[in-house]
Amino acid sequence: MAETDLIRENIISAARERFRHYGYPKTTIAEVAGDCTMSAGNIYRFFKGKIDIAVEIAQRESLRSVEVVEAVMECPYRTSRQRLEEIVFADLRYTFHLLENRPKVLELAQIVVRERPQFQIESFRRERRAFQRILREGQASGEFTIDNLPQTTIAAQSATLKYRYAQLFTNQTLGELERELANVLTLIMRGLIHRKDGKLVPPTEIPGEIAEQQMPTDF
Amino acid sequence: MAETDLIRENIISAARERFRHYGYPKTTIAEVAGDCTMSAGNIYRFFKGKIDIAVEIAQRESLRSVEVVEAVMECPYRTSRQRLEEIVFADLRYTFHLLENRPKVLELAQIVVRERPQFQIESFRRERRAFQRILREGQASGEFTIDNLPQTTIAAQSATLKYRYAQLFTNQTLGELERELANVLTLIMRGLIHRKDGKLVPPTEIPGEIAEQQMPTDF
DNA sequence: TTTGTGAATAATTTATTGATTGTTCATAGT
DNA sequence: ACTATGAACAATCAATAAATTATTCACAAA
Repeated sequence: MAETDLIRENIISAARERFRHYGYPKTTIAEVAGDCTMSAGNIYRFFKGKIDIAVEIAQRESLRSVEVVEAVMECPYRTSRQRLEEIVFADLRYTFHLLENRPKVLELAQIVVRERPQFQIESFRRERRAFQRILREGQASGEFTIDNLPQTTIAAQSATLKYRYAQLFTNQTLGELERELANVLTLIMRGLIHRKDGKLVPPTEIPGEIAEQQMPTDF
Repeated sequence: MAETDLIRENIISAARERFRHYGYPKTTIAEVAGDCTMSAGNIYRFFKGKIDIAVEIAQRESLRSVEVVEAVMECPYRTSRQRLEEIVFADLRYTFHLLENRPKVLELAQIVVRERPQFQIESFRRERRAFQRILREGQASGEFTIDNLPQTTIAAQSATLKYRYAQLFTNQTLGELERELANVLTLIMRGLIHRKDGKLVPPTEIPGEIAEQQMPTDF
């Protein structure tokens, strides 16, 4: 029913506001219900539990990263190398700023991952598909030399693990991370690109901020 | 004074036993002092505080990894590729088993890193030196083509970050991690090795257990 | 002077309570 | 039947007190 969906949306947006302001633990179901002018018990006709509201919010947020990839893929007259480098750098910058400026987002993400490990697994899969798409494109155009596409995709994704939500692993600055990532990408590119003239594939350059990928207003 | 050193050793070994059995938080200074037949207060003439005992234990444990590298470096008639792959795989396996079988070790490591972030930084530096040594060797022998040694070292180390204390990042099995690491190393090797005949550098094979690197008996 | 003690104190941890919150469900209105 | 409520119950959290522990230090023995 459309009515049901509308109410669900209402609950989600009320919850999102409160999670953002007060954080997940400090937000009570009664408050969210109050915002929607309904009783606490009634929430449970629309969501199995409090955590499930958070999961749905996190999922939607996570899907936004697909849009970034889409944007990079749309952009024409670019090499596959440029595309791959751009999405990895965009990921580093986006997640870095997210954790830097929105502590409640990190908190929510950590809680969701802890309660629902499947969430993280699916996010990884989505990202992997984007990687694979770019690699396949580069393979088709002859830019990349790849003997085993799925395995190479896994390798490239694993090697750049550190640059998503980097603050969880290290307390380096964004500048340090960018320089380091450029080194990693240089190495990866030299493993993917095989020049006929035998010259060394040039190092990765740190790209400028792209399209100023703005933060969502509410989260 | 030699006497002072002996007492320090005594304290360290008593503390190590208790940390292993009961964990760091459940071990009291009074107990360690009792094991050494001295008063609690006297411990402070040898260590600045409880955490410093743990730091020294962790440092010594961490230095053991240097021995592994030494062993790999000693081993003759091996290519630099083999050496690099062996130490990374050895690291993966060693740290995986450590976290699997010795939960108290993980606990101690986490506490030490939290209280003394410098500890982690130094461990990383030590490991980086080992990487760089192997890469330089491969560069000198002509096996690797490296234009910027320090940067390439950082790249190789960062790309394999996930495979040290892997359980902190993922709940994959050791087998899955080994296959994944082989993919990452294949990609790295293709970035380091440049064949004149233009053929693809063959993929990394998962090495058999080396020398059955045994766990230390006490920790 | 060096080595050590044990009581005193400060810092943490643990136990306990009461209050708050998540969730269920019998019930009522539509 | 469908929608919603609010009381009931269980789980969790916050606050406090109690106990334990880390650390210091005045003092004593060597």
